[in-house]
Amino acid sequence: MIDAFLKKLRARDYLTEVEAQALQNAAGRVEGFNAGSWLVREDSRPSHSLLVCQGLCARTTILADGGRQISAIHIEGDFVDLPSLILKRMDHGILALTDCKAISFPHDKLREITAEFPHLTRLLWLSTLIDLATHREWIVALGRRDAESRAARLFCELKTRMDIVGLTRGNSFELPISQQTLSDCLGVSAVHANRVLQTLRARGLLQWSDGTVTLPDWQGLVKLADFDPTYLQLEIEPR
Amino acid sequence: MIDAFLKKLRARDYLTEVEAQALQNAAGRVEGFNAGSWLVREDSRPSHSLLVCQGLCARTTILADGGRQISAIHIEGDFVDLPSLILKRMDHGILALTDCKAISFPHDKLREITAEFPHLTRLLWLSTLIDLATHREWIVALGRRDAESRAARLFCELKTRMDIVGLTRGNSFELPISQQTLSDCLGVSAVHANRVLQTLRARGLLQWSDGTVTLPDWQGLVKLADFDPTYLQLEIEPR
DNA sequence: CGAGGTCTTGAAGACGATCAACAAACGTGG
DNA sequence: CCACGTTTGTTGATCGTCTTCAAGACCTCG
Repeated sequence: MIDAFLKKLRARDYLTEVEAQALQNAAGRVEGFNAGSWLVREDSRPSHSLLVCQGLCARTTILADGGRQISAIHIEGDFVDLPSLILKRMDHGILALTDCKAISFPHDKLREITAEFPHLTRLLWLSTLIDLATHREWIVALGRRDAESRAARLFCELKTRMDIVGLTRGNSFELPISQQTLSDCLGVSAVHANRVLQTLRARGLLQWSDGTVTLPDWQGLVKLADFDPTYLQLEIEPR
Repeated sequence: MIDAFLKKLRARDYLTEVEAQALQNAAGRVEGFNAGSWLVREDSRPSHSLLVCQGLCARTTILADGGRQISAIHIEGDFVDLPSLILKRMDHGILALTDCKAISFPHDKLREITAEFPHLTRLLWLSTLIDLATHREWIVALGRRDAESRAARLFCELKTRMDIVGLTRGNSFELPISQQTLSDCLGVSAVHANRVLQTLRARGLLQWSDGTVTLPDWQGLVKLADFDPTYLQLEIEPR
């Protein structure tokens, strides 16, 4: 069940069998979540961290006026609330966008890993640093790009990340989320998100129906998005 | 010279003398940077990490069209490119907003810390996780709040963070940056940033002249900004 | 003294929000 | 099986925030 996470790590550094086994040993039981439910609630103090092994979920902040902003979409293989090992109190929630399954890692076990496996610890740290770099990309997009470019960027990011864990087939992948949810990622209204999608379709950059995205013109999309995957750190390096 | 960083850690957890000494022993020499120069350049591969001990700097992304987005402002005590220990290649630059000084920590020494001091390692990890949470706050602000609220939030954040390391006097602190720079944080034009500042001044929420910010009505500012410092993790906890 | 950066103000226009309405798909219960 | 409410996708019209362009005042600094 932790295969996807191992794939993510192995796309960035060599991982020994002993380390992989140590991770496997720290894993607890698998929990299921229905679409629309919370994997982790804001203000909670988790005693374990969840690694997504099926489905999509979103790092979600609810505002006082009822508005909603999503700051990350997480897929299979994402160690979604690893930070709670150290941060203790959640300042945001994690919402299941589809039915999800996640493996629970008791914090005790993870803390043992940090005591016994320095290199593996650095790789866990790495996975949170990639989240940091990804957040930074979203900041740049929200601050300085228009909605069309932001949407294009999001599709580029998801395609690239899904490639790593084997969730794409050619230039297609599953994305069974609503336009409302997309708009909460992009920081626009649902109405405007709809119009942006129409222009992307009209330009031949996007097909999206029945929860399946197809990107027929990757180069064109990359250009519109000004997408540079450097931030995803897809190089095998000693970390 | 690393006192400010120790203050930051000690605002979140107990730190032993041995750990503090280990950090001190890992410190290399102090480097100076002129305002407008780069502490760390995009695409570089640093062999050491910088801890700011004087001045202000900004995590900066330059866009193809010449636009600029700042994703974080860093102050004294911020271990500003600790991530390069693990990420290897910089996907953005770090710009000196004022004359700066920073202590250089060789990556070799830091890697030794991760091998010998698990708890201290978790605290270093913590400092990057606080950056992560801060980035998330910026995403929410950029996605769902208007420019006035974003500006108010930034002043709240800076005041709170400067309090921790002792850079405030009452409700005042030094912020010798231009409105252009501020606008690059807020994701608006410099013209609009100027107008936003005027309304904040007119509402009695802000004084800012000669590089000194005064916040005469903290409660009012917090309300306008919808500011909740939870994300800064200002609780002493075993991490 | 001139040059360049910063702050400020005005006017025009673009991007996106809001409000409203409708059609299609879906699950639920009768 | 149909009636129903709900969610989702779509379109049009109006409005507001913010951008862009332009210009002038002020400041510092060589």
